[in-house]
Amino acid sequence: MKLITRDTDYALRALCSIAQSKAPVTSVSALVQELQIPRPFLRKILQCLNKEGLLVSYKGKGGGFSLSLHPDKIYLLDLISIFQGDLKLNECVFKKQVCPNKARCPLSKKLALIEEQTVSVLKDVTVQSLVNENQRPEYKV
Amino acid sequence: MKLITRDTDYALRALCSIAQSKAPVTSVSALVQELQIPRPFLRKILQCLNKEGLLVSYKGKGGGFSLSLHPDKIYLLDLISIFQGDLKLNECVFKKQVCPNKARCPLSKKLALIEEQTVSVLKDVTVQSLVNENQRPEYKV
DNA sequence: TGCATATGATACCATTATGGTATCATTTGT
DNA sequence: ACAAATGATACCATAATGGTATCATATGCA
Repeated sequence: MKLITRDTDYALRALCSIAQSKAPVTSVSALVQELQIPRPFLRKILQCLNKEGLLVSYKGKGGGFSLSLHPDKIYLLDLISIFQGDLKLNECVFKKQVCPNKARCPLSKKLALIEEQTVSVLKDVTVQSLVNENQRPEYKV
Repeated sequence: MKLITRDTDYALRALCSIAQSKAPVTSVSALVQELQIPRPFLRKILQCLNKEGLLVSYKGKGGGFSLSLHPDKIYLLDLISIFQGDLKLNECVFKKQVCPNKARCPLSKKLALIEEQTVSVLKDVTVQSLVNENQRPEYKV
């Protein structure tokens, strides 16, 4: 049961790497070298982040990507939402139909609680918060 | 992202149904009727629960299943463990290898916390606790 | 101008997990 | 003996995951 899938994780790593880079743009090649992620897969992920407005891309020689938001504003929960869809733990297996087993329903309350707690723990995980651990000065406000 | 998959859910429903039944044994047919679960799939699930020691089975005419534990001792977490494997939310995508990105690791602490909270919420969900909602007297101690 | 170097778009693909089916063997009550 | 039940096991369809491959397009620079 994965809370965070591989593409979300790769996206997060890439964003952190770009955030930490001194260069104005970071190429896929640089990221592949640093993160050891399969190149075409990473490209797909970055293109997606670009479409979603988290990255700005520069084509052509010397091109690459840069963050379009401050790392403080790039939330893991948004990445999860982009790559995995909304975090929903409490969907009954009888979606459209009426659930035939009322006895089970108290479970949905528990699941809602778990979902709530999970979001609450994840909500302040940002690129910034992960990059901070390495004490890089660039983004100190 | 499903915390509880269909087989776990079906198993739980079936166990609750058996727990609530007045008869000494409950047949697959009876369960199928009540729960509207595809018969062969339910059979597979029940056979599994039998192997795992949660159900006792009786072959032949008039046969079926009965609980081998008090509903108080049948935990949802055990069902999850049986059908979905151990609840593990915090596995790094770089399993065998050394994780190349130390910056991400603070995440694993958060995931561990989420896992802990999740287990803590689920740990007292038993068949009994779900059946209780219907105020059936059979299992009042 | 032309070419190498970058991303954009898109289609395809392999593996695994999920959610089942199908079939035959075995046991047991009548 | 036979019907009614489970046991065991193999198979299968669909979707999600984790990618590849390819061609189009933009751009810096000699």
